[in-house]
Amino acid sequence: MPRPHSAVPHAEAPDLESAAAVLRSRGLRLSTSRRLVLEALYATDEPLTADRIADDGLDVASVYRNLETLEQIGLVRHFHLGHGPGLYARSAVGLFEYLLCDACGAVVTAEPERLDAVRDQIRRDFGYEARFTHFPIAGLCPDCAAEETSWTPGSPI
Amino acid sequence: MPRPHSAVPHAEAPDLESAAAVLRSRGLRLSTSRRLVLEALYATDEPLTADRIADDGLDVASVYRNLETLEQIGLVRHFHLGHGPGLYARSAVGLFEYLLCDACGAVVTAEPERLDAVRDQIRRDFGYEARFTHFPIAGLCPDCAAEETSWTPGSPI
DNA sequence: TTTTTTGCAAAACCTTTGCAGTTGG
DNA sequence: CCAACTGCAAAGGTTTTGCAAAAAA
Repeated sequence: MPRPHSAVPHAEAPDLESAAAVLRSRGLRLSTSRRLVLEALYATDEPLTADRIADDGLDVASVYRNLETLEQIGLVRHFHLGHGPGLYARSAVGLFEYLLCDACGAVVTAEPERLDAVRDQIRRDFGYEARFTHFPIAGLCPDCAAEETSWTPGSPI
Repeated sequence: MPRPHSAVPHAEAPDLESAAAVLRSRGLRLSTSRRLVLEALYATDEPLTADRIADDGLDVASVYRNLETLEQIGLVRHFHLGHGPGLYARSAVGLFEYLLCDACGAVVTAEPERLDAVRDQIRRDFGYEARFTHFPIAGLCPDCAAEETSWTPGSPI
């Protein structure tokens, strides 16, 4: 029986207070800096870069340290879309998976279930339990796939 | 009709001489540095980092500039396995695609055809023409998927 | 000779680390 | 009070850029 996708560590903390509770239960402190990081992530569903979070007046080093801590306890996760800084989001937003167009940079955010058939195929063919939560599925979006000529190597990823 | 995978720019240069011919046909020069980069890539089927190529006594900056040029004309491609430096290989080795285990770091290199069923499923579900040549399929390999407990967030990607 | 390409140095960019001082519990 | 956490500064690792000198065609 393959391990279910949902077994990925993932603390259920729908709001700031429950996130704080998770911290406390781990003996971690809700410092000002850590609270600001959490507030930034809980203020939006949009994934943020560490730099963007640090705009709230904190040091990027602290932001990175906090993001790592929060990721370790499952409150936060990060992923990459092509080159450039990592993107961080609270886990409770959902374990979304991503499709990225190599040609135009378009990103599709998909609920995990939408990728179950793909996951099944990969499991059949390779035995791998795949997740597209850290690296996107890269390729050509429908529009760009239609225009044979639009893709040149190296752009934009 | 979806664009075939093989339409990705990909100069057929099975050996150094034909690579040099491709360069010449583009008005590019076969400088010592560029030749050394090509020789490094043609000496092995193993993907190399820019640093590794620069060990032949050239400047990393030149190596990166050359790799970019060679990638633009389709002789070379690069991809990523998790964090860390990019990996470069000549295109003629084959447009291999990759599966990476988040838990143990194992990498499976697959011929494109082995991923056609997966690609078909993605095309059906999203209309995307997927390639796993730049980012791997990440997840749990069969062994790690069997051990429920082996995955902790953040390691090793 | 002319244009491309190089080496060097410096910077850009993202992320991590050391440390002394601060703060949360 | 004391361990956890912070800001700052510095460094690490990867990649890019500016520029004068060198080398291909």
